[in-house]
Amino acid sequence: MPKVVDHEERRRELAAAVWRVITRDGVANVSMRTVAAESGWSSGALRHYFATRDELLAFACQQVLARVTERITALNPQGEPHEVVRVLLLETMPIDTERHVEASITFAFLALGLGDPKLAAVQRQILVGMSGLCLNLISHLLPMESRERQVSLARRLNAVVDGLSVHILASHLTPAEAVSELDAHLADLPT
Amino acid sequence: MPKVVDHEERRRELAAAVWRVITRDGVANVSMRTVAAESGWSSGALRHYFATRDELLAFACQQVLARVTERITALNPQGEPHEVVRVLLLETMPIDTERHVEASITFAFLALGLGDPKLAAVQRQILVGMSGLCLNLISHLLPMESRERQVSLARRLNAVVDGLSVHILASHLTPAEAVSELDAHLADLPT
DNA sequence: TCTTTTATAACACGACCGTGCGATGATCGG
DNA sequence: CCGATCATCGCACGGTCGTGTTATAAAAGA
Repeated sequence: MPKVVDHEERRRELAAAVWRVITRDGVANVSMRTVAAESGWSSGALRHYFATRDELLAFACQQVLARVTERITALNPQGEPHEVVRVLLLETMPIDTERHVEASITFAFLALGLGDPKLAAVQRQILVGMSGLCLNLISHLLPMESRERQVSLARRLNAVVDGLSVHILASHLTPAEAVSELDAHLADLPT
Repeated sequence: MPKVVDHEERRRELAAAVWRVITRDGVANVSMRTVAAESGWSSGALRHYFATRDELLAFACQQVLARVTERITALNPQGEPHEVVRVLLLETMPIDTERHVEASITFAFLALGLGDPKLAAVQRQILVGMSGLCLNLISHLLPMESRERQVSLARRLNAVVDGLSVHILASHLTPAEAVSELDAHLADLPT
């Protein structure tokens, strides 16, 4: 057998190059060539692991989801329920450089794939996962509320988190302002 | 003097063509040529009114802002304060076809111009206008609250509206679900 | 009618794009 | 040591892009 490389590992490495290109030059500048140059490989080598550009983009998007969910599940927060919810949700918001990269990529893909069904599936995973997390958190935080009320508050929490994230990304809020607003929202939840 | 056309009017007509291209093929497919074909003019004619592609995009984005603000200021809602707030905010959300087009364009530009300073200025106008509207509404709705509390609640209202809008655009919520969640949020505001 | 100015059209250029394809290098079982 | 096979490379094709430049049509004042 000839030299064989770990395909999955190589694909992750190439996805990281996609992230760097997106954060530096914007999602519009992601091409086979730019990603190849960024990763240090030739375009032909890139094509061994991703047949088309759409495939490359979809994988890069999925990798963001994988990283965030892995970080969240690895996290095992202790302490007061409000604090637990806070820590978990902050894991998804662009409050530092690493998370800012992830969030900007997520939103770039969301806007880019408003019509592309290939990417829409990945987006769906992200949104469903996020809303599921919110519903879990709310139901643990407010177990006495009715189910409909829980669903409503979870939807709203989801909207607050994503809305604040968008406003950070657009430089309309600072991370500190957004975090304190999330805190205020959690504090205002019905007891 | 030769034949002279209303430049502003022509530019609005071409911006409308940009919108159609965006909603049909996505923002990535906006080029001088596609917009020219969509508008029925030649690419040379297009270039008379917009020297560069960036200029065309920035104007198309500004037109969205102009249309929404015009609609809001033209609106003179009567009745209960909560209802007034509701009607004004719904004017900005993608709850029907026309507003869906506007919101998806706004959001597409937001993602597209995360690094482009030309478009960032237009986005800034939109975000500042929106947050100013929210602060006005909150301060009229809850005049007795402290200023800091008003600012906080306005920020949160802004995040809820934008978050729900994003979730509609991503087909994660139906317009009806989002509207009822906005209603629930308004109902939950401190008295 | 002629001139001048504007609107529109048509085309050319260089750059980049996605993608297919053949050549080359590396690595192992035989 | 030798072919079989995977990894990698480089290039070439057709297409689209943004953007100039130039030519033509139209219309209004002289």
